[in-house]
Amino acid sequence: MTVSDALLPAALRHRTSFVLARLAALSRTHCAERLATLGLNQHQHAILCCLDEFGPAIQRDVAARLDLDSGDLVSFLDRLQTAELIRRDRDPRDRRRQILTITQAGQRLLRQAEMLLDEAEPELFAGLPTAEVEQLRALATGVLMRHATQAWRQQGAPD
Amino acid sequence: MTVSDALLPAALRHRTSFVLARLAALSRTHCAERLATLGLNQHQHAILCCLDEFGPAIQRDVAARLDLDSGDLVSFLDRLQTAELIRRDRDPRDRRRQILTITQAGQRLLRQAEMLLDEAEPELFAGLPTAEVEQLRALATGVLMRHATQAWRQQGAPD
DNA sequence: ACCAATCGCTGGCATTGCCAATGAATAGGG
DNA sequence: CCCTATTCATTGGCAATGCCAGCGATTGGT
Repeated sequence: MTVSDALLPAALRHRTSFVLARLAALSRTHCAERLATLGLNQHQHAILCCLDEFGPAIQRDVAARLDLDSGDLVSFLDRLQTAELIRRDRDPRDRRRQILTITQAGQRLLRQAEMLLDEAEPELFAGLPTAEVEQLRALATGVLMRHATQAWRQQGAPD
Repeated sequence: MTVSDALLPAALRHRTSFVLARLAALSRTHCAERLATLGLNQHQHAILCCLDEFGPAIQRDVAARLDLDSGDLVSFLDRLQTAELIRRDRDPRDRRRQILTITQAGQRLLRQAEMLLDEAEPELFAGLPTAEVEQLRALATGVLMRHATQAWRQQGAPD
């Protein structure tokens, strides 16, 4: 029986949902404050990742990919655009749509962000063997996948 | 390359902090809505767990255990007290302190909550083998432990 | 008796997630 | 071609959450 065992009730320590919530909160604040030094929040980082990896896309698709509320997306994009990290161009073939493109400045900042996170995660999981961190990630990803495919079947692919 | 692989950028799929945040959000909403049917939020559930497992305690200690803001704790307790799930009695030996005690109604509701969560988690991790869920929990708990002991060394044990 | 610290409590602020409504633009049916 | 329905981006509001500053009552130390 260690010190930490005594801190949390066993009823909570043995509840996966609770433990995950706690860990995520820890991870969230830890990583969010790093990104904040670049003027980004987690969603903005994710948005930049999307545009960098998949190329230009319209807001609807980015929102679908990241499971973001389309309204919230707008305000995130506003800040990204003001900082000239992305461009927003109307699609000439469908003038309702805004085509999002990451700028070179955006790509540079994204690389900085990735470096920051690459440093932050080892701190977060300090002491835990790399193999176990990877295992944790793999298991979590597995659960996410199932839900993602479920949602995908229900409302069709965004692309 | 599965369908889900294509959804999220690899840069995010391979970032443990991101995956954990997504999974926790999923878990959060899933479990929170179950608890809501009993009029509880996650913190109130955790509070009841504490009082049930460790017996009566003062607010300071519950807040320390669950890492809750003492101000937020007050409002959670207010609702628990109104619902007569807990009692708040002034400590006669230190009249600043409020001694929290779970009532029998509180214990009954807690048991209901535990049953709801016992049902909810398998749905959340549907398809993932029990052993892997347990592994996920164990790994997450491990990370939490390290941080808990760190915090514990920094500011002393709450008890 | 005085000063500092503790405890619970109140209120405020920023962030976040979620939902409803709107205007511009397009697509589809007759 | 016109009318209607739908799509897309945008705005605004609401509730929950986390976090922090300050305050009154009470206690402990000197």
